[in-house]
Amino acid sequence: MPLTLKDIARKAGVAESTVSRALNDKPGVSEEKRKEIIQIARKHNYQPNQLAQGLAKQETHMIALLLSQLENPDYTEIIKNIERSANRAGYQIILCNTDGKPQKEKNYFELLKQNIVDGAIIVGGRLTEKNILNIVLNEEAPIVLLNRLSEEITIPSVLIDKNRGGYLAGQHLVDQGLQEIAAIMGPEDNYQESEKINGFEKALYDNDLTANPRLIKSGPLERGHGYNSFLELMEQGEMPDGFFVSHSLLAAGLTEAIKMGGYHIPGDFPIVCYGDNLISSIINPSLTIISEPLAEAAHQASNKIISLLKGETISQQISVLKPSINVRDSSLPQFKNNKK
Amino acid sequence: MPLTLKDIARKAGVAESTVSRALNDKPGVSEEKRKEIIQIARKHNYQPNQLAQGLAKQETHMIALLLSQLENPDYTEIIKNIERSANRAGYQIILCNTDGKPQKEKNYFELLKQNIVDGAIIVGGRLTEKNILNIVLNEEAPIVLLNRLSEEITIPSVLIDKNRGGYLAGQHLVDQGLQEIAAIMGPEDNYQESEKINGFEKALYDNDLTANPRLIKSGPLERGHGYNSFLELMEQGEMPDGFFVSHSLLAAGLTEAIKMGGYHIPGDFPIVCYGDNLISSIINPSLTIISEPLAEAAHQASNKIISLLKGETISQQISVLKPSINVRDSSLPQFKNNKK
DNA sequence: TTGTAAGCGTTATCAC
DNA sequence: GTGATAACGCTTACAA
Repeated sequence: MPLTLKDIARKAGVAESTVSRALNDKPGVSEEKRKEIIQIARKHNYQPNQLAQGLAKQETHMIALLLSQLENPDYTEIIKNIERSANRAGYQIILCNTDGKPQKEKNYFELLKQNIVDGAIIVGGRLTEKNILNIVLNEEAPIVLLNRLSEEITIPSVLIDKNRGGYLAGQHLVDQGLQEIAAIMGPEDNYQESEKINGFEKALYDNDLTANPRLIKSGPLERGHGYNSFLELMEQGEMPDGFFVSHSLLAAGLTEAIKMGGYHIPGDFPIVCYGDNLISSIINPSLTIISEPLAEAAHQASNKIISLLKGETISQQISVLKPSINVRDSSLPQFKNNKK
Repeated sequence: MPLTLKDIARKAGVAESTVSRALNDKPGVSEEKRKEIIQIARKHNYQPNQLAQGLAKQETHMIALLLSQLENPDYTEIIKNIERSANRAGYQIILCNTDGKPQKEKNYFELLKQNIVDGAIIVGGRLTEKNILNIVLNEEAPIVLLNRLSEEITIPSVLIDKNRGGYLAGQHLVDQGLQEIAAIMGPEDNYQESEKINGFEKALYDNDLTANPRLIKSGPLERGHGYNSFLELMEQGEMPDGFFVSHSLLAAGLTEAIKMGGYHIPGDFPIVCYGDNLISSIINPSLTIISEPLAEAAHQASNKIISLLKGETISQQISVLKPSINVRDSSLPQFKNNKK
């Protein structure tokens, strides 16, 4: 049995409330007694029971981190950084992987009602199901959205400007002198995907080019889609002079097809990929990527929720972060095989 | 404000204790009243306050998941599956990423003392620091180890037989008729790595072959080490006829070097890699891998801890799981370029 | 400055 | 079968 506040109080010969005050840096204790009490507590390695604390103060210092999947390397990066800054602020993270299942998501939302967490960060996924969010919003715990759109209500959010990312990619490819750029995209009905392609097309327009719709290949987020798209383009007889790819998995398939066809990257086809660091650095040649400030997004999200929990008003309800371009071999005009 | 047990009791016109009994399926309530109470509770969407429950019952239904890093795709797989089976059993997971920092690890161990979690699963990392583990063991919460060795004491653990994995790889390569197999390994002083290489060598011995120590390249777990090892072997003038690689990152570098050298995989060099699914399926050709039953390991670990929490005695203190081989293009003798 | 006592929302032990 | 009531370990008025 770990010892309790009462034990410390007895050992120190004071009342529990005094110990509580001393240990919580609250006024109303003589410096002398405070030091003594802290001494004793430390000596006996006293740890306050968070449950009791939570019950009394009505806060648990726990944050639910809801996400729809774990596999995505991007998510890993986000999780890591949320944990870090939450931890630094004295908060614990409860991992709530909804596995894309509405039922699980719903169950996890109950945590908010059960007062077991002070708030929640919701990462990605589809549009917020209004029932759920409305319920939560009207009731209790604060929520922050990361990379997830809320239609109905204004919820504090951190977003990444996918449109801007598409634009950067387009501009970079145009800068290489390309004119007929193909785009290998994820699912057509995905909002984020359409943002990317919009930005991409905007870049072309701004350079007096037009995007050829037949060079845009939407499809599932699988390697095979990247591979097949290249074949399709060949069959169409409309060879592009470069590629914008919306995900590194697609790029894996695409580069494979290109190489299989005897072509060279970036010699024949420069590529810019919207993607994560891990996969895109394994692909050969290493991909020029549109890189998202995931760590920053994660930190901002935690900061937002923590501010809310502290009752502070947050300056920006919605922050939009800008991706950047990380130029590597797949789009270097002067590419040489001199990698180490 | 969410309503409490007291509210329900008032609405039902009974005592709090009766409501508690009714809602917890405890004896001592007439069927009639129970139904009525459950009705009311459901109608008002009553959620018991887990904090109060935890305080009263001295259990929180929370499990700490301690790991030293998050980046590893293997870990993601483990986390996902631990969350799943814990969730199914009604437990929440607190994510404790120690970031490899002893201080953070220590802090997280305090959770156990603060009664905020019922138990912990510790995944991977170095040898258990005895101070910490001893403290915890002697005191309170149950702990289960996953892929982590405990030297001092017998702690319930789930391990994966790396030695066996090495053996499988060796045997498979020998079956392809190879005789001079090189091994590209991670850090030499790593226990898991030496297990792998031991198994690998054992397979050679069992087939009347001997491992050539000059064909074993230990080094950091980086792509560059894979790349350089191939160059070194060429310089040494000792060309192997195949490769055993201990990590997919190393394989990424190795395959790049091989292809750069104008050789063919598996035509010139069959490869078997000890590794995760993600990276090894992106590498071209897709790698034959020694695949670990991570999901199974995760489930066993959660089951172990949950059994312990329920006070059950667990049948096997230590379970050792066996990896399997997943043959793909990189070691197929009849490899053809007919991938879709 | 310090101590007393009333919560926080449950569960569990008693009587009735 | 049911209802008071005392825990659980802490915080926080309110007294002293």
